[in-house]
Amino acid sequence: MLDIRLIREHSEQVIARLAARGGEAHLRIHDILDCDKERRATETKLQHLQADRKRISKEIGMRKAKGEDTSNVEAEVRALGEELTRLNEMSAHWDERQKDLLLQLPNLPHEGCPVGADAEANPEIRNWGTRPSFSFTPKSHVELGEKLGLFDFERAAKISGSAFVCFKGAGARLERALLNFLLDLHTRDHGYTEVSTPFVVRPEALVGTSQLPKFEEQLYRCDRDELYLAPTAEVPVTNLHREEIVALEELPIRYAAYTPCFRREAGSAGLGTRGLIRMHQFDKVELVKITTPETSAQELEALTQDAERVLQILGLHYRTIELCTGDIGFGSTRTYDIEVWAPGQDGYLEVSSCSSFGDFQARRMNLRFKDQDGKNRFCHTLNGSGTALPRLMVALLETYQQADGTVLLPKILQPYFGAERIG
RNA sequence: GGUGAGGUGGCUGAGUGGUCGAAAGCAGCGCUUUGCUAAAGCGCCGUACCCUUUAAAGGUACCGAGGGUUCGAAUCCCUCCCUCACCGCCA
Repeated sequence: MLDIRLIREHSEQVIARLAARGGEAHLRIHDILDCDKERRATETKLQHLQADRKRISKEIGMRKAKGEDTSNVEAEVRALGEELTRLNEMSAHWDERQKDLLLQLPNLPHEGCPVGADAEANPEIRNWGTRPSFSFTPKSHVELGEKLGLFDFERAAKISGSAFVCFKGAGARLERALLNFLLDLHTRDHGYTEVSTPFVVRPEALVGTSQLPKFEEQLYRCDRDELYLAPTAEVPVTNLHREEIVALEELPIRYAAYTPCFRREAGSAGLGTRGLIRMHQFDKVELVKITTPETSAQELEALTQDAERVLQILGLHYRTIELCTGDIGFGSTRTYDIEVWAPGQDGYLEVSSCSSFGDFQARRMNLRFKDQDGKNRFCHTLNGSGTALPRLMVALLETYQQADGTVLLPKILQPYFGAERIG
């Protein structure tokens, strides 16, 4: 959520920054300013009237204590009541409208965020490793997985519909090996604290991290209990500290969490992504940071490095791109995507998206810290995948496949998996 | 799911219709005094919004949330949420 004062006092800059995103968000600033004007005018009127009532009521109290008759003054206050009720309703109405408008408004891209219309304009920041070469035509993970009996889409569809998978045998074991490897890496080597959170969340949590109110149709909802399935660990983990005033010494907070992620992927059904690449449920290890505004930029760089390290250790070729203003996510000020090379796809797959949200989410969840001067200020929040599991598995299977159809695992995974190869 | 207790400022905790934004203590900040590493005294010390703005000063709201009663609600009534305890059920 943007600061209404920022919008009020620097509306031209806000409009320009939002316009860089494309879309129509910047057109709503004038509505918001009108609303803000009405809201404040109403509030001022209301407050003057309340001051009158308060003053007279106190007077009644004092005069009653002396035993005086106050019936005529009481009538005077009673007369204020109707107008007071009306103004109260008006004030609440404008308040709510302003909040609705602000919640629908995306974050301002960071000044350093490259300007561009769409994904075509995303610059490559760096790349690591080289594309592996094969003496044969590399197979897709789907074919490899079928031959090796790693997963079963048909039976998963029988119980849950399309775009669900059932890992089995070595596939299930590989999934578990990867999870353990990722959590160990981030907690032991990168200094994150492991958390294991609930997977279902209340609507307030989703408002906090800005999945709601705008992206309701992407979420699975449990109507009976007003709960949603978390689309990413970002939601439960970042909201862990909602409504808190964190001590300065506790920052930065760094969390790593494994969760399954549930996404309806509305509007992208039948997009022709076979296999593990786009599913309604997938596992992910997420990295979340809560920082001061002063350190968030460097923490984003570090977070991205931490995610990249996964691919380096596994020996997988990847590139890191920065999302331009036209491609960046709703709540983000700055985002790096890490894309791993998948030989069987003959393309790169996004396995991590590392973002800084500035104080956008912190404002929504009222997450603050006390600074050196004892002032309460909003924290900055960041998160990135470290990494998504199924796509990592795709790259791994396709990169390390052998001519005989088996898959030779990288050294680091062998003890986790319990064998050096699959098949 | 049932019964009971409870939710007050950074923390502890008083306050059951009027001058209560709220006692007291702790923590924090400032000053003074004494001075072997600490104590004593005094003062300050919530948040949001509105108005104004260089600043200051003012105003309103906030005692879990939302309604209601009343001239007036932390205090009375209703609904909901959460916490704790015990019982029930259960992996």
